[in-house]
Amino acid sequence: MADDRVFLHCDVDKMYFSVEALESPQLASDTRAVIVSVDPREYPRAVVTTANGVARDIGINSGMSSALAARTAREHGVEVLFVRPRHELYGKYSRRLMDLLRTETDLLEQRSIDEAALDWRHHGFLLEPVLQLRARILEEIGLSVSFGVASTLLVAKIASELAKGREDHACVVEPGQAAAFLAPLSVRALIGVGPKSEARLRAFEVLTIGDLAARPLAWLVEQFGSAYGRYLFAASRGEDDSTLVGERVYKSISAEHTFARDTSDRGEIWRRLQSQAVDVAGRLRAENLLAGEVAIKLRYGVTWVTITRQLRLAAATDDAETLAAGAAALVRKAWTRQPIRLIGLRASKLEPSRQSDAVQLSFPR
DNA sequence: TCTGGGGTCCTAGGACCC
DNA sequence: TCTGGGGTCCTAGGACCC
Repeated sequence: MADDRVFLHCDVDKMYFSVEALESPQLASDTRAVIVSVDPREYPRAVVTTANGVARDIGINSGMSSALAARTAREHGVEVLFVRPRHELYGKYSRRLMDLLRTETDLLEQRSIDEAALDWRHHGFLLEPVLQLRARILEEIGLSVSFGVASTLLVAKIASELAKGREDHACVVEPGQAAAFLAPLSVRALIGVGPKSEARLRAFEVLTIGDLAARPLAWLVEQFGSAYGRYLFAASRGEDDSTLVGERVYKSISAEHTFARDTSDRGEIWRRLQSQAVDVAGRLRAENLLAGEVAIKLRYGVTWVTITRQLRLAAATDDAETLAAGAAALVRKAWTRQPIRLIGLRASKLEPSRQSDAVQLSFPR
């Protein structure tokens, strides 16, 4: 692998909360636990998207149920403010940030609403250009961003995560230093190691990335399967040959919904499927895509059992009625009549629609 | 009043073919 | 009466990420 590669990974700090604080500056110094989430009194199954420092200090984190967050704050004698998420607004800030970043590089990969990776070879491993870029973003957009620089995308991302805790919000990992940089970190810091894998590794007394790097490849493959075992072996050494990809290509487009209360009401379930089909079909058309397959997802309330069923369509489509009819047939066949907590509709086996072929058809014969 | 919504990737098992 | 082995495709479930 060419060792002249340099990547900059960029991650916005507390994106949703930060945007809300830019729109309503008094939020920045609010002494309450400010939580970006639907109010759980309105929708009891809401979860926390982002929280301010006051909330984080008492253990409120992203992904936590908002009802539990409210209870936690009460127990700490801290007042809570719920701010309803405004996703379109965050999208706007995201586009502004990506546009700014694109002026700094020839190749950028947007990895989520608040993350991007950049080709950074022109600056190498110097700290100064990173700090300048951070200052520029702060000045022009107002967002605080954390940066990681490394010769692999994997290590650059982990470095940007670590940078969040640093005063200058930047972390540069020199070439050849990746393994030493990773070794003391918890295995959980490795991208791809979640709660389940962390627990399995802990059972083998593998706690740090260094512990992981000491395990033989054969053992990892035996315990964790071929692909994941190999990944853990390479990643624990900071090895990663993935490269930047410019534009994303969708493999599936989906919509799902968790009911405020578990339901067995066929009318309610059908109406939800209908609106999800309209939503998904609209996004297919917006992307000039047709779906060759439709799938449903059901999660039962009491058991948390989740099932999925899929159906190959006779012809690829972006038509809401066709998607809804296919999904309804799958639900009729699969549903045990237990109360449903979540229902989802997914379109997959995507292919370009005729509209995007139109260019070819317009050529003279 | 535990556990959202939008995605990706991998695996195991069965069907089917030669 | 016994029953290989490889390849590929499909389905369903699960881990993980932001």
